[in-house]
Amino acid sequence: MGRSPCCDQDKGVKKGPWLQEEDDKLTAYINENGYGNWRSLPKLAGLNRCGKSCRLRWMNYLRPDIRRGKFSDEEESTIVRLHALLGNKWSKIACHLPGRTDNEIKNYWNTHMRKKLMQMGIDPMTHEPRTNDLSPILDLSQMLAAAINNGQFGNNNVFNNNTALEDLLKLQLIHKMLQIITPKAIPNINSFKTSSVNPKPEPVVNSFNTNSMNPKPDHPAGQLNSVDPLVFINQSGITPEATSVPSYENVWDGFEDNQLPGLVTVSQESLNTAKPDTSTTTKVNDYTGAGMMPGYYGDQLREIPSGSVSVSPQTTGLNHPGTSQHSSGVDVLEDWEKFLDDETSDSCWKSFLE
DNA sequence: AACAGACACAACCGCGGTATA
DNA sequence: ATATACCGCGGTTGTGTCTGT
Repeated sequence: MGRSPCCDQDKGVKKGPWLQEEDDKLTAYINENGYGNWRSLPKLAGLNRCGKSCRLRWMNYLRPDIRRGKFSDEEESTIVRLHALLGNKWSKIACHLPGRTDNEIKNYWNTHMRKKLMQMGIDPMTHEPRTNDLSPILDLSQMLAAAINNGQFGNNNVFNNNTALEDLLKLQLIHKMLQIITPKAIPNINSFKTSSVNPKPEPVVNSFNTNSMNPKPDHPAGQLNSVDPLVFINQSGITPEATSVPSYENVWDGFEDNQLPGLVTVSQESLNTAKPDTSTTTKVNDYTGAGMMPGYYGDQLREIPSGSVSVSPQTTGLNHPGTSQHSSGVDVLEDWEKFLDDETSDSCWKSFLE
């Protein structure tokens, strides 16, 4: 009854990498006799291998129609699309890529494409934007923004000394860095004052088309993405690699000159309450009002009264974020380096954490 | 030059569905 | 009808190569 034992249970069957001699024997046998019964094939071909190993070797390596070499952009695009549709059904995916084996596609996915999607901020399993990883940063940024906007930073809820002002500037810098790291996730500081909803669109580096025309059938990993990388790839003609790392320059491209994303504006009233040291250059900028481009923020724009004051960076030696000096994120990075080198940074962190 | 870590890929392992004695 | 081998698939591991220190 039943079948005879599987060849896998034979003793002394060779394992490991195939020799050229073994490849030649297997190829010669299959070319002459074809394949059908993998179990009996090794003996007939004169190989000390199990049938399973022979099948794998033939299917994944020796088959004449195997297409080797780098995956093309089109193939990558197809793989992403099919993976979104089918999940880890590598053999199914391989059916749509002539000459590619399921094993090769699987390896390519695990070693290359997963990373690309991760760099794009997309979960390679669900094809959805990754948000879990950002939540701690988001929380931190929101805490920062709330503290700054509520004037809770510094002594007695007002910026009444230079230390508080400098700390505020540093916090702005931290917030700016968080915005650069997570440009879509971190709201502007001002949004906390005006509304729970950030009225200004954040600069978006990878403008995925969320109105994907792709069907959304069942997906083994759960719901499909609202952001389909394949749509982006196809429409832009750009591979994920080309856009995977957000450019710091691009992050800032969405802002006009004198437009100050994330800038805390210290009201004249607050300053009147405070007693600024005259040696501190608390300069009145002319960017306020007109510089904030009314209308860009929509109806929720908080009009900044004339005479509102921005915080000058001059006293700390930093190019402070949120000033018009920042034409690009590169400046912020330079400031960040200075900030990290600043030995007083420790106190800033301590104050904030407290 | 030597070493360690990262990377790429071939091959193995184990499981589930199917075929068959 | 059923026990069991076979086949194919997906996950994992092992090993050679590359790269940075």
